[in-house]
Amino acid sequence: MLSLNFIRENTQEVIDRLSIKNFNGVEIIARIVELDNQRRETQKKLDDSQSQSNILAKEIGTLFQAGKIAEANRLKETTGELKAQAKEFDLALENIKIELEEILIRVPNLPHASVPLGKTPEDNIIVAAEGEAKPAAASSVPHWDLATRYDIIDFNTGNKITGAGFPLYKGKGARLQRALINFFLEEALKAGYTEVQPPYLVNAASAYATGQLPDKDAQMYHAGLDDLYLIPTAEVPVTNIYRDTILKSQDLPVKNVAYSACFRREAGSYGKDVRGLNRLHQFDKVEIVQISHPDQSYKILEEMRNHVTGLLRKLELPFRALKLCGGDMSFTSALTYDMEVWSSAQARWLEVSSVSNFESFQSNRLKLRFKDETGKMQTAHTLNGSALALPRIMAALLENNQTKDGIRIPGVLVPYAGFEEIN
RNA sequence: GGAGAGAUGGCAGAGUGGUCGAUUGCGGCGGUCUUGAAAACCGUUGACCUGCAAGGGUCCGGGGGUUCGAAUCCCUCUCUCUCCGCCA
Repeated sequence: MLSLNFIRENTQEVIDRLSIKNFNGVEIIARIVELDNQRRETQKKLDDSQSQSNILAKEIGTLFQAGKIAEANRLKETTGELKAQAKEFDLALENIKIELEEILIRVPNLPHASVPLGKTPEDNIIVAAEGEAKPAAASSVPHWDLATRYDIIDFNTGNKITGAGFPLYKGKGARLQRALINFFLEEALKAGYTEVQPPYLVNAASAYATGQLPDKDAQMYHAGLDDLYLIPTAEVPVTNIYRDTILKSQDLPVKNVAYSACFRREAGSYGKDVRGLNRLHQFDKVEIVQISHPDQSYKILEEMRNHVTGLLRKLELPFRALKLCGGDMSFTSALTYDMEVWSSAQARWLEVSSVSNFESFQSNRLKLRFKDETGKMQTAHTLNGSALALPRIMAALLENNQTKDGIRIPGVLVPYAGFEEIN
């Protein structure tokens, strides 16, 4: 969430920048400022009345000790009034705070100055492209048919065990998954990330802190008996490592990488988008997370995008990078790059990574701060990116590397997979 | 799942109704001494809200209560530890 101070001091700028995300903030921001003024006034009244109570309580204590019982009892009568008054202010303050919080969490993050205007994915800007996005050849087979032909992914059995969107990987399919996970983790280690293995279920406080709650709760599986959520991405548990934390400036940047399974309900998806591996309820992903000094976060965002670019190059996949327009960005992000690989048999781009800078939006909710060089408390910036999500990489590898004899495995994966071809 | 014990500042650990935001030790920071360092000694060292400031207010796991006054008493929730049971 945005900080109250920033909203107060930059009211018009906040409204203007929100409009780039196609969010009309005129009324909501005005209400926030109004509530914050009320909060300050009420807080002052409460403080004053408590201050008086404290003084009286001390006096009474002294009187009792001095044996002046009658005088003490007289003072006691005045405190009753003060107490009732304080209770009233306290209640009013509580209500103001609740309303303020409820409104504040519904305001999206401000987009970075470089975010392009736009409403739909068509308005995203291509900032890089490599490799040849060939049109589908007549002989090209989509990955869902290749999966069956070579018996490496069994969608029907996954259907039987659980339901649609939960495929069963078999034989070289399963081994290729494992190879990809290890390849991605090793590359991240080489880039200086520290590997962590997080829980796959999180509590509501964690889901709230990274922004999945309250606005995206329909996208998460919920274990109702224990009130826990299955993670939609490792971003949630990994970023929450640093919830309610004060880091030292020399700890920054924090670089973590985690492999996890991810679970998404994907309510409302249909058609060719969900065919085969294109969109699953359970999938594997290696996620990189960084916590940075505010001055460094955009430099680090580029570093993270370069890391993902390097992975796609090594996998020999045609790809492009998009800078998302205001309308296509997530609620929490200030700047997002999407990375897409070309799927030759489907003749379409598939999103395999999303790299974002959240600036202090998550940190404000997380209460993630650090002491800077001068000992001053500052809010840190958080960033994350997929490096990478497996299913669509798998889809592109199968489709782009198919020959009449089998599927060629990129050289970089062979040591991890232990085979050169699926046939 | 059953029984018991506990939760205090970065950490360890006192405090069981009034002057306690909290003794002390360790750690951190600054200084003296030293060519430098160690040791020793001295000083300093939490967060949040509010205010130009002085100051005021809140916080001893969370929430509620008793009291003029709560870290301290009561209720409740959460978590941790020990023992038993079950188990990868």
